[in-house]
Amino acid sequence: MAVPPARRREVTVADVAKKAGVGKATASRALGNYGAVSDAVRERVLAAAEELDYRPNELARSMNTGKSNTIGVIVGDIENGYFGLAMRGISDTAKAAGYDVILINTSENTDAEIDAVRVLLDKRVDALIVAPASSYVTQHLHDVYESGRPLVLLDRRIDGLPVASALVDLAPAAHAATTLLLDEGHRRIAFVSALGTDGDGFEALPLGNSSVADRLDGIIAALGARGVSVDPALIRFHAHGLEATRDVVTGLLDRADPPTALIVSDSLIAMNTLLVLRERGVRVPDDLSLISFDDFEWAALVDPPLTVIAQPIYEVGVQAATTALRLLDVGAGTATPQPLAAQVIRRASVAPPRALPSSSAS
Amino acid sequence: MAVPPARRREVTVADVAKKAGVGKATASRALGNYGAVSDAVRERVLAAAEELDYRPNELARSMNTGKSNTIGVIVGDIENGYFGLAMRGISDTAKAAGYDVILINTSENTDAEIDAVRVLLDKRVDALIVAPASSYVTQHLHDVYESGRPLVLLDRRIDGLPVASALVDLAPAAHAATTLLLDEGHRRIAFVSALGTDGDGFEALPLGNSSVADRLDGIIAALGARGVSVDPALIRFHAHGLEATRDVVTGLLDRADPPTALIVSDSLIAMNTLLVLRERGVRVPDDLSLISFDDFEWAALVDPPLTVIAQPIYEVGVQAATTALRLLDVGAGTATPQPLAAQVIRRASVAPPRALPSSSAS
DNA sequence: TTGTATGCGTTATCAG
DNA sequence: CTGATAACGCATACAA
Repeated sequence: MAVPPARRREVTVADVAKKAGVGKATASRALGNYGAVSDAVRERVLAAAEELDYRPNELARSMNTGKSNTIGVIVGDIENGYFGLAMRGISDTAKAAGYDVILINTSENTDAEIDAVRVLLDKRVDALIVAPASSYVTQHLHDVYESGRPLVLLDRRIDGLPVASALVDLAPAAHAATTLLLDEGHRRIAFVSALGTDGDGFEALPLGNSSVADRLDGIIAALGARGVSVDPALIRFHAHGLEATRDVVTGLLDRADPPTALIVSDSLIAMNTLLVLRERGVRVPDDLSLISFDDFEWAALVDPPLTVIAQPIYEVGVQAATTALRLLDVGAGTATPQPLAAQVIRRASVAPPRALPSSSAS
Repeated sequence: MAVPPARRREVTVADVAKKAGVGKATASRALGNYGAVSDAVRERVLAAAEELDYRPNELARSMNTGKSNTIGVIVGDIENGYFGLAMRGISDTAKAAGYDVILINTSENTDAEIDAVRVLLDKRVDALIVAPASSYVTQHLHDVYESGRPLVLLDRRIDGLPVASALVDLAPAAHAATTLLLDEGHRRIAFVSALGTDGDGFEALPLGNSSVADRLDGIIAALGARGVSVDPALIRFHAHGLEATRDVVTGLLDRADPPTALIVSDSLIAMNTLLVLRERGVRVPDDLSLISFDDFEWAALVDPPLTVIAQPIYEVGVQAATTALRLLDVGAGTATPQPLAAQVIRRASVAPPRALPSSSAS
């Protein structure tokens, strides 16, 4: 008795109209409840629709309204918990406003991102929320902006692109984290980031990536406020993946004057750094204090529990969606939202530095 | 000179045709390269399209072909690294075959899943890949199946739904993990799962969820093979979230004859279990051995490193997409793919049990 | 090989 | 308030 897959013909407005004994247009109005329809007729149409199990063809609808009731999201790495959470914020907010959300993952690939933009635009999404994979190849985003379709950037700004960004104001948080280390007595504080792995020829040009630039600004400002000079050698990029991170961390540790504290730019680097430190037998926080951006789920479970800079990621998603929705309503208006605030969560991975190895105190 | 956002009229086939000096249909054929077009004309049309920056309206195209060149994916929790990785497998595979992939996250909400199916179907996705949130409310999936649209289940089977599933054969892996514990001398082995949180009124009916049922089957078979009797009290469900997990773990530990080893069903439970154990001062593996399903990134970083049952998640995604693509080609054919194999990765969280507390050998 | 005419399912226009 | 009828942008059967 198992019904073999056989597609039944779709029921259309025409069918509903006929069954209700009214014109196509009237049925359409009743169903989409716009225009003016007498209650009696509406009732009749709705009943017919119900009985026929009518489902409007969204494609057809979108085609001549130009709207699809859908917000498209493009992220580089959905495996990253950061975007997963942000996505939830976006979904919840959009859904509450009656919008659907579809997501395309680009695996941090710029070409894939360009494709994704095309696909979503071709599907006539009403607005686009994208976390740009690169800060340098942004032509496709400029195109979106100029096409007039609402565009909101997630987690990053792009210089010269006057669109709203939903992001966390990292500078103050970085400042606070650095100050925390300074208070413990640290003076040689290193910063490690994955920036510069775009492979697009640019060598560490931090100003290109607002996200990393902000982190750095906060750190440098904090050092400056205490009169601690900034050692460029302690600011390192390219920590992309375990191997690269090992190189960076090793390079830092093998210096004549190694850092006594490390601030890493994201959870992936934190993980790889922990692995490298374990390999080398470096103890945290005895030999080295560690602070990481992002309050990933396992930060408190690892040994030792990590001090982190927690970002209100879900809220970032909410803000991105909210901004997109507003853009959808009013049209233009560079309504750049207020950046959200991050927060330092102190755990056991920070302690005062050991006595300098130079002062031989046994 | 900053161009204010102003939407320019979309260029259509008609425009291209006019500019190329051919008929609409001819232009359409040349652009979609089907039918028969002379090389000379094709060249001309393509040139015109290029010059006008023509972009086909996929909506219109989809509307009368019924296809959208898109595969829709529905998952419950994109924050879960499992689905993130599977998604990459799906994307890579689909993209290689010229298909786009769009994703909807349901936050494990059944209603959201039903909506998602509707949305994707309305967008006329060519195939659907879904990781069902519930094993009980599946009418919408049956509807999809009966509509004839290719459907592939991710990570789960659903009894009575004759569609292909891409998943890992967990029973053998669970068997191996259990045997590992038995070899170490454990006899009281507990299993903790989050099953039964659907809130749909069903009390722990493990057979409803193939994924959990398979795990359990493997464990029970392994125990049986060694003549160890199965204690139903050691098989626990509803470990959803920290609070529930605390209740479950506490209940287990406070028994007169507590388990000496624990197998938990996923990484989230593993995390919460570790937190609870830490709260109670229970040491792993000295007081309790622990094995978790899934080889999440931080499994090796935690203290102690966790023994896990690693699943080839990316491959599951690849298989799901491959199956969907095949279904897309041939039409029907219950081409259920071969389940993939999981693997036990041994780390420090497993050790022989302590001497029984009953034999007071203080 | 090419062009014409028609259909896809809705919404929008404009008489009645 | 209602109902023909024309878009919307593309694909396609059919005729040339």
